[in-house]
Amino acid sequence: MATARSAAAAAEKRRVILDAAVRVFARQGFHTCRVSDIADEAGVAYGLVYHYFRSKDEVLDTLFLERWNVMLDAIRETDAQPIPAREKLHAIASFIVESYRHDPELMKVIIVEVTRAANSFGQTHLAKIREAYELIAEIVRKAQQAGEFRPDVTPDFAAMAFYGAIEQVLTGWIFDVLPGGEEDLEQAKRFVVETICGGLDQ
Amino acid sequence: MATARSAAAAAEKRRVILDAAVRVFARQGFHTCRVSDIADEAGVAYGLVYHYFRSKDEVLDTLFLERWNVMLDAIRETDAQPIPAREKLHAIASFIVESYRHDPELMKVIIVEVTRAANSFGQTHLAKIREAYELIAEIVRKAQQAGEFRPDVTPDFAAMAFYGAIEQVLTGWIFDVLPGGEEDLEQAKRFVVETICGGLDQ
DNA sequence: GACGCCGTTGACTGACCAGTCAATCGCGTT
DNA sequence: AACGCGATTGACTGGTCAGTCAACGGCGTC
Repeated sequence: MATARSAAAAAEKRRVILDAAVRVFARQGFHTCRVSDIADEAGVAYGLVYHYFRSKDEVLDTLFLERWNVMLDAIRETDAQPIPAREKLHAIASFIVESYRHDPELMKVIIVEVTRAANSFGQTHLAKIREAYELIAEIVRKAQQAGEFRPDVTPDFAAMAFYGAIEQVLTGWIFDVLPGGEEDLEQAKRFVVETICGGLDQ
Repeated sequence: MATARSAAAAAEKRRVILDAAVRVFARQGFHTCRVSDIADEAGVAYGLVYHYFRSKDEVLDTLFLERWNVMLDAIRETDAQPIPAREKLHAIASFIVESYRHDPELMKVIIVEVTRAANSFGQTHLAKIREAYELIAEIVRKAQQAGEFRPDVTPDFAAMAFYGAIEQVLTGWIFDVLPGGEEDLEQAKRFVVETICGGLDQ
């Protein structure tokens, strides 16, 4: 059977190109790099990138959607648990921090080239990005109804503050503005929830 | 005296080009627009842009630095006041929100094309951007020493969370993810400080 | 009213690069 | 071992645009 073997081989080659693209995008940035850089990094010919992807954009789209959908699922799953809202937020912060620990280059690409690039790719994927905000807002809304969270801050606003705080910290690590050692990652999970839920006040 | 009159006229023409650039960058994005778009918007010939600016980049650099330095001064001035840290943070949040109210297009350009574009212009201006984080961190540090803020969250982290929360809300307004009416802007000043200082917990 | 300076013009050039495509390769099939 | 087909190659094309520059115009000066 050639079909099964070659289908697996094709998927593998596609992965090789995607992984190379992560490294190139992280190093040079999406707009600055050339498609030939991705091909070189992957050790394949220029044209092969276009055999597996319709365009340079589609490579980045694929990387983003793959990972973002995993995150959305993780948030939904967390929200389904019968635990306090504070713990839900901690689980979400943990998931994002762990994503960074596991593959910092991929997270750099997603944040820098998509999430924070709202004029180019962010625009295309705005609906997907918004889904994350809305899931978090929903957690806050339910916590307010249950009396866990104060009712005067709107859920949409709280969601933006929570997500914005996490993303800013990741951005700090990515660009060496904040120390990003192992202990710092662990600490950040607690700090972000402590700050947003508990507040800085003594 | 021709020199004085023409110097004023030159400064005015330069301003016309800068203001046109804000509109074009906000509408089309820095990378997507052409220098000829700026010239057309300003009602001047293509080449004149290069009479007043060395490059397309320098136009954006100028817009960013002009505004960012005003903000840094405002933060320094706020910090010099003999008021509680919570009020200092409120004043900073107010300043940023008012900047958005006064010129949303300019704020969009600064946030989208510089502050959140850490791979391109953000890199160039990283030191300037960092200054803002450090000034905020300093406010937090002093508040911790004075016993106003809890001592267990590091000042650098708190600064990132505070700034990240504000920027995320602005980004929400810019891309119509959050309602950005007059009352919403007013509310946001309170909410961001309430959330970061007071916490979401009931 | 002739001269010169400098703000202004816009056609042009050189470089860059995404995407195409015809040619080649190599593996499985018969 | 000859055939076929999808994977692979990389030279080439077409279009885009930042930045240059030679020429022009209008205002002040003498």
